[in-house]
Amino acid sequence: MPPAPGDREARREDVSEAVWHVLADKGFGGLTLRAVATEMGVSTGMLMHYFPAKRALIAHALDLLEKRTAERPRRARPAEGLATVRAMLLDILPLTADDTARNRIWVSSWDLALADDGLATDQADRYTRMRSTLRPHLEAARGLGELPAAADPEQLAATAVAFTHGLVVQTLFDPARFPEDVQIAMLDDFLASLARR
Amino acid sequence: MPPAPGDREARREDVSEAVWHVLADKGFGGLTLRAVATEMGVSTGMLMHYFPAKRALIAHALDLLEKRTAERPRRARPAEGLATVRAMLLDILPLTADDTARNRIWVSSWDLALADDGLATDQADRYTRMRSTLRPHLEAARGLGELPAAADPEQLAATAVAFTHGLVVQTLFDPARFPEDVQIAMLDDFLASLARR
DNA sequence: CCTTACGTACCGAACGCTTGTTACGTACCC
DNA sequence: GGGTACGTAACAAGCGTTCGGTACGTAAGG
Repeated sequence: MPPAPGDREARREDVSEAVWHVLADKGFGGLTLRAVATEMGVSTGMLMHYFPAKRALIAHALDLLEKRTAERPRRARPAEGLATVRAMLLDILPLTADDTARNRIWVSSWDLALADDGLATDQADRYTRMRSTLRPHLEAARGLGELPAAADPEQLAATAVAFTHGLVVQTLFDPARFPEDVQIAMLDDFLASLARR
Repeated sequence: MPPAPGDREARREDVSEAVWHVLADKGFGGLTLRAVATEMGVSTGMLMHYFPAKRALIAHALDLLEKRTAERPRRARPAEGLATVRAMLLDILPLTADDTARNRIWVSSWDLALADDGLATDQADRYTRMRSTLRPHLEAARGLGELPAAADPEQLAATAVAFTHGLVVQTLFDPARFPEDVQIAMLDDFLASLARR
């Protein structure tokens, strides 16, 4: 059943899936070719057939992480302004098992990223993009009078991202302390505190 | 310059220092016995003389991290209430090179911690302690009328820690975007948003 | 239609290297 | 001389990577 050309990309997807599982429970520190091979019941040689080196596999894993983050299901964007900001931040929080795995892998990647200049600037760019995506909606909120006129949207975006990711990290380490309703309550109170002035 | 007994603890301190340097620029993923030995110009055998195994060295590194965090220079605590909260959070932010190194190592340790149940609960406890340390001062602030009477100090502590650590991470990846004054301005605005209701 | 040739997919084993660890030797001081 | 403090060198295990071989499917040629 082997050489069915065209399955090549599908096979790479299978490898991606195995890499995802390994990352989700061992982190990048535990990502090894043999671990991935064992996970999918194949040989390490097969992995090299689809990825020329581990470097390529790591790069692919990071692409996959970004892709899955971009393509994750998101809730509908309600009315413009703070309501949309709320929806965007809710889409980041680890409320489901998938969200938790994804966030866990992101946090795990920071060890790698901080040690590698290229990966570090990638991560920095990612944050810049995240803030840029948030900013227009904060501007809209300001226009709607939901935020004080003096508010600085760029800085508020950075603050919102900071709050959200800080909550992500605390939740990953202590899920029992931060169940869904607590996370949502914290986010709502945070947004309310930005609003009322 | 050999067996001067009593130097034993001092020697372990020297090793600690080398471990610190390696961690600060390679992270836990790059922490290796040979890297530490090379860093201090000795043999790996010497390391094993003071630490029976790498496990012990990692444990010591984590202790060191906690100790240096606990014993870091802190600014004076001003008047009770929000001013003290501000001082405590400023003591966390990566404003100096030392603060940056310490935070970098903390973030790096999360990859390890998320993959190891024991380390994960340690980290969870650390967060619990951090919130507990902050809470009384938030209560005091509420008593002083600096916070709304309806404020929940425990939740506010979690929110403050989240904001601060989220800012830490963004700053580590993009120091140029978050120089000292920007970090401080963000913290002050964040605290102001908690206050005014 | 059968045969030959060839490229793809994969396994199993080995390679060389780095890792943590151990054993042994030596220099030193009390 | 005996215990302490190392350096040196080797160890086994695990790593990423390479290589030869096999099985299979497709395409070409008579």
